[in-house]
Amino acid sequence: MISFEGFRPVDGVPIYLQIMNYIKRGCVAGTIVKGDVLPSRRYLSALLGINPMTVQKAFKMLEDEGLITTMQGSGSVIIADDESINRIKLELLEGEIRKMTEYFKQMNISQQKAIELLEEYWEDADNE
Amino acid sequence: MISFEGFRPVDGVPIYLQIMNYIKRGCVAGTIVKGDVLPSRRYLSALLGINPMTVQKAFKMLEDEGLITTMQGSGSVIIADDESINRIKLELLEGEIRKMTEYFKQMNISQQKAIELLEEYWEDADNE
DNA sequence: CATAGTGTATTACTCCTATAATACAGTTGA
DNA sequence: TCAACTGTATTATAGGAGTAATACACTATG
Repeated sequence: MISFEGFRPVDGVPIYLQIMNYIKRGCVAGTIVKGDVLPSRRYLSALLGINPMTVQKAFKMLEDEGLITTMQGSGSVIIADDESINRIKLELLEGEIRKMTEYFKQMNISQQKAIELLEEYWEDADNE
Repeated sequence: MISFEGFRPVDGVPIYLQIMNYIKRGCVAGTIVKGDVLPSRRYLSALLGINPMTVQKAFKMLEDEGLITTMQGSGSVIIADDESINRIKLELLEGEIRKMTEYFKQMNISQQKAIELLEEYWEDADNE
């Protein structure tokens, strides 16, 4: 069963989002793989000291994204393999990048300047 | 007086933010320049069919950012010169870049990979 | 087939943001 | 001065997001 030992929720960010991202990062990092079983809503909520419906929200959204599947009465399981995880990742990124380049060009920002800005603000994003 | 003819508010985004960005984009595009006079709170609120305090909020924030100045009883005027407008231009970009870097990091994309993707889609956008 | 586990639907509560209502205060110009 | 304009401070209302309480529905397993 997927462990939440390394899960350290932070104030100011919705818990359900932090749960989602914990799973996503595990998948991308390879520490969570297809077939891995998620803890039950009630178990995890008790572990984290929150309401089961908050965990439900996180899991439901992961299901909507195709990352996990759920069977009422039994539980939730990771269904995305490495390939589909990578595909989903790039699909999501494509839309963002298109918007980004569009925005840059409208503002007459050069590609070089865009890359400079990206590098500059990369470190800032670490503080979350 | 600065015209709001081209102002088309969109649902889902706070009106006060749209007012702010309308002014900011005008400055960046050069259609609004230093010395231009803003409509009064009451006039603009009546024109847009909203409350004067909503306009006030937008103008107050523009003032806090140093883009305009206000005199009680008279009104508000653009005071930002080319240099500070350039700063604002970068600030607008900063917001976009922050969103993008956050997104990249959530997806566990390395900085190098992010730059590669940006370059890739930049060239694609050129060929359209 | 009973029971203790599982997920789910509905509803409500709390907090914060966006917006509005109202009353107040300063400026302009005939 | 005074009327009609200007901005401002305070308070109230509406709605959404995040979370929780509760009751319901399904499944596994003895």
